[in-house]
Amino acid sequence: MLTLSPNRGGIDLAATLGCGQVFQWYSDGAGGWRGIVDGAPVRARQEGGALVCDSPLPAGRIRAYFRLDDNLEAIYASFPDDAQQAVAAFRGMRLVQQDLWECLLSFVCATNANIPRIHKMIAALCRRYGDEAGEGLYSFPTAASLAAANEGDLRALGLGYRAAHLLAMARRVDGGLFDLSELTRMDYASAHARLQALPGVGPKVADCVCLFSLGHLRAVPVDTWVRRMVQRRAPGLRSYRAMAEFAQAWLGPYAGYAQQYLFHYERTQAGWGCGGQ
DNA sequence: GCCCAGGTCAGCC
DNA sequence: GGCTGACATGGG
Repeated sequence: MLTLSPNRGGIDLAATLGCGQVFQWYSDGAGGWRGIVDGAPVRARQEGGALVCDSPLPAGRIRAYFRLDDNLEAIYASFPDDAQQAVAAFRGMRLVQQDLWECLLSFVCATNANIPRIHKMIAALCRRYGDEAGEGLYSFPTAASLAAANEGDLRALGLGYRAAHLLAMARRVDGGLFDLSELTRMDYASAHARLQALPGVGPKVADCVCLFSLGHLRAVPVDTWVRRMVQRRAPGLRSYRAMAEFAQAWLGPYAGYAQQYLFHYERTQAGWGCGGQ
C-alpha cells in the first residue's frame, strides 16, 4: 500500500478520473477506483489530501501518472479570473500522464461521440483484444493484437467508422511504419503536426494526445464545448488554429490545465459563463 | 423521433 | 486556405 502526498493543491480523485481525460477507471461508488497503469492493476482512493494506492508499480510511476508533482496552486494562479469558478468546483483535479497508445486510440474513438459512449467503446475494445489483468479488468490492447483484427470485428464492437481508423493505425504502428516513441522527443508543434499523419487524427485528437500523454500543458483540444466557450468571447473565430491560439492566449501558460477545468465545469455544472463575460 | 456528441475526411471553391 | 456534407451509433 502506497500513501502518496501530492504537491500543493491536493487531489480530487473523482474529478481527476471522471473528467473525460481517461476512460478505463471504474468507481466502486464509495470513493475507491480501480484501473490499469502499464498493464498492472491499480486500486486508488484519496484520504484527506493524500492518494492511497494498492499496486505492484513503484511509487514514482504512480506519482508520474497522477502528476502529483504539479504545483496546482501555482498553476491556478496563472489562470484568468473567469476560470476560477471552475477551479473552485474541482480543486485538486489533476491532469494524468497516460500511456501514449491508449490515449491516441481513446481519442480517435472519442470523435463525434459522447463520454458515456466512449467508455463503452473502450471497455468493449479492452475486453475483446486486451489481456485479463485481474479483478475483472482488461488491459488496453496492443498494436499487434489490433493489427491482427479485421474491420468487421471492430465494427461489431460499436466503433462505427472509427474501426477503419483504429485498424489502419494499429497496422502502421505494429508494422514499424510509424514510430510512436519519437513523439516523446518532439516539441509541442512538431508532435502536434506528426500525430496528424495518422488516420483519424486531426488537430483536436492530436491536442488531446499532446496534453494527456505527452505533457504539453499549453495544448488546448478544441472540441464542441471549448469551441462554444471561445466563440462566446471571440465570436468571429472559425478555424481550429485560430480558436486554439485564442484559448492559449486567454488561458495562459497552463492553458491545457485550465481548459480541462472549464470543460468539466461546462459539461457537469451546466454552468453558463463560468464567472466571466 | 429528434438533436447532439472531447471530429475527421474528401470534395469542392 | 475555408466551407459542406457524409460518416456510424448511442445518449438524453
